[in-house]
Amino acid sequence: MEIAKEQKDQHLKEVINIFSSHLEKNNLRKTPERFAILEEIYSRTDHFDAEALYIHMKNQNYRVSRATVYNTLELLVSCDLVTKHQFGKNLAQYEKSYGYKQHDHLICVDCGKVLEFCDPRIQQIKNMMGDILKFEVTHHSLNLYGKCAGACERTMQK
Amino acid sequence: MEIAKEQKDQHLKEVINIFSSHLEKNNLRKTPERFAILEEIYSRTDHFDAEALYIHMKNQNYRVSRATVYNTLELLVSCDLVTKHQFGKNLAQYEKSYGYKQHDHLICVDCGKVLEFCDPRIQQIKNMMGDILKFEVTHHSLNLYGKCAGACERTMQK
DNA sequence: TTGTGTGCAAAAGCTTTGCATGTTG
DNA sequence: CAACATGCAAAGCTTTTGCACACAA
Repeated sequence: MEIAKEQKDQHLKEVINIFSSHLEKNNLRKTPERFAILEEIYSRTDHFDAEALYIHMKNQNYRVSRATVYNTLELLVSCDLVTKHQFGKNLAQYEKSYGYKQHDHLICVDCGKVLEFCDPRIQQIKNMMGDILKFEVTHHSLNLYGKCAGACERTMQK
Repeated sequence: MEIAKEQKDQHLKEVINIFSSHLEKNNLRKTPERFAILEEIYSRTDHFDAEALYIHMKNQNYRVSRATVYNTLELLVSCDLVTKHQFGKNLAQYEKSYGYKQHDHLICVDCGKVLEFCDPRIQQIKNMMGDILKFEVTHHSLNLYGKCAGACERTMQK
């Protein structure tokens, strides 16, 4: 318990340092808002959208604007601390990504549930297709869509 | 030339029949707008968005509304005649899909160019992950993002 | 102090919806 | 002729932008 807590703090510190260096390197300012948003994101589990993040910070009486949330999310994506997804809807979903294994997603079209999985073959495909088609592949997105057997809640997510 | 034309007509006929049966099966009406949109889509190559399709039909003095375009696109997606994509932007892209080999996409983040490729390993991954995670996988989307070497036009697409 | 970052609100862009009218079955 | 589909315009939602003020460097 104690140890888990310490590991978590250590992890957060690393993330903050990475962001901090990234800001320095690009001559961007270290504002409290940017770090507050980063901490909020790393305190979350699973996927979230920009509005949910904004609302949650507002509920904690933290004074931020949507503009800053979007701006900061983009910064975090650009330094690989956050990943942006489009799970088939017109709504960007985000996810913290530092220290987590690369993975892809399986989305239930009925209830919106998102599962994660890893498969090394993706890396092979990226490498091979990059070579063949003369592309420098930087990232990818693999989503499998379907229905989760039985356990599906059938609660449509918006 | 003559033969190619005939093959094309034959292909279009098949597609129209499929759509026609789909409409019958679901007690939906066979309106001229629906078939006009289908034909317009199958006369196109590559990917397009709903607005481009709408504008193009307007330019040909065909009287359609955006509402009908969106409605019909959804119908066509539901009977697998059209595939819907999200290439990282908040703009749905569509593509005709009958009679074309299943493929995935490689997108240039600089110029927006989209290349297609096929890889049988995707099918294996779908099957395996469906089994392991108890999902009935119906479809998928794999996008590789990167930069096209040299040939990239650097013309930002919106 | 200087210019970047922020909050706020308005605007923009894609998609959906409501309603009166038209048309299919 | 009854229900469904359409056109049009307005509304909805997510994201971006403009502007005055605040604050990091």
